[in-house]
Amino acid sequence: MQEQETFSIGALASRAGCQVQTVRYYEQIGLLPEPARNAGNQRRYSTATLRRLTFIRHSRDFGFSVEAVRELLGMADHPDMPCDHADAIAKRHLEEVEARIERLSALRDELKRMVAQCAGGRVEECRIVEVLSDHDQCLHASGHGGREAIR
Amino acid sequence: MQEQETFSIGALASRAGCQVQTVRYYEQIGLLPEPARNAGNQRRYSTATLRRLTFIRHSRDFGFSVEAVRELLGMADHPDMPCDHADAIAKRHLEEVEARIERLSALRDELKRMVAQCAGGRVEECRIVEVLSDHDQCLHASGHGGREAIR
DNA sequence: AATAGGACCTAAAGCCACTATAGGTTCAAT
DNA sequence: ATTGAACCTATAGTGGCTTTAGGTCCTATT
Repeated sequence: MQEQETFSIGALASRAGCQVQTVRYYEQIGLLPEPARNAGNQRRYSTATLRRLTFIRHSRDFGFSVEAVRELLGMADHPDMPCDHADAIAKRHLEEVEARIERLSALRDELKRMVAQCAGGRVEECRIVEVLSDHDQCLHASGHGGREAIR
Repeated sequence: MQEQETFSIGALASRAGCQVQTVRYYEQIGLLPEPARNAGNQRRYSTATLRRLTFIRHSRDFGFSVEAVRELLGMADHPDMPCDHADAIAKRHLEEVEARIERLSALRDELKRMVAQCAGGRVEECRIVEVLSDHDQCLHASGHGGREAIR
């Protein structure tokens, strides 16, 4: 049988579309296994790790938290188990994304209103500064919804 | 003339709707001035600081970064100056919010598709795990747009 | 074989905007 | 005088990386 092809951390990172440090970080937090090393103590990876890293990056692109990714990876590692939990994780994430969109939309509306009313004069009569000074000038008292809005 | 009414950090925080530590943090990073102290070294605030803190909290609720708030505060402190820069900051922020909404909407669509296709069987045939494993299964190759999407 | 420079190594700090913890002091009410 | 809440400072933790510092190793060219 022939030798497995292996590649460096730089090659792995560029194939997965992330940074070298990010790979080391994932190893550190246990998302990626500790890889083999060559004689000079440098990491050598196989295509299995590339697939795993791609899964991680893709899940992160979807906005799943690292902890969610950890769970999803655990499930991907056990193809015979039922997938209800993966389903639940995805559904919850979808709900969070939808909630975030709603909050951001309310925020956008307030910002639009604010910007539209600025006539471009002095700060004293600027609607932007005025609205920021006085919460009561917002359409919905808590319409833009606190710091949560920007998460 | 009569003495100015002053109040404690706890009263200030609760009137502004934030935490006590947050007030101290804003002082530390220079958004709030160092206040007077009483005989026991405790901070005493005036309504001027309450107004300033309210402005800060409200701006943060609007999603402005602390650095943007710092600039906005500087402008609020100079009512005679032109307000173009405040206007520019708000417009830029509005654009960022709109961009974020777009990215989140694409993300939501992909998530919906993914969740809808999960039939609830074993992990092996789960669409969620499958889509996460393989970027090509997304509608738009870069539709949900990388980590930027979730900011 | 020597050398240059890019890629790799570890460990630790930095980012944002707070939040939490630890261990002590002061205030206000009883 | 005592109690317990609120205050004080300093430091660490959060998430998910990114950056920096100070080195070692690999590979291509001379």
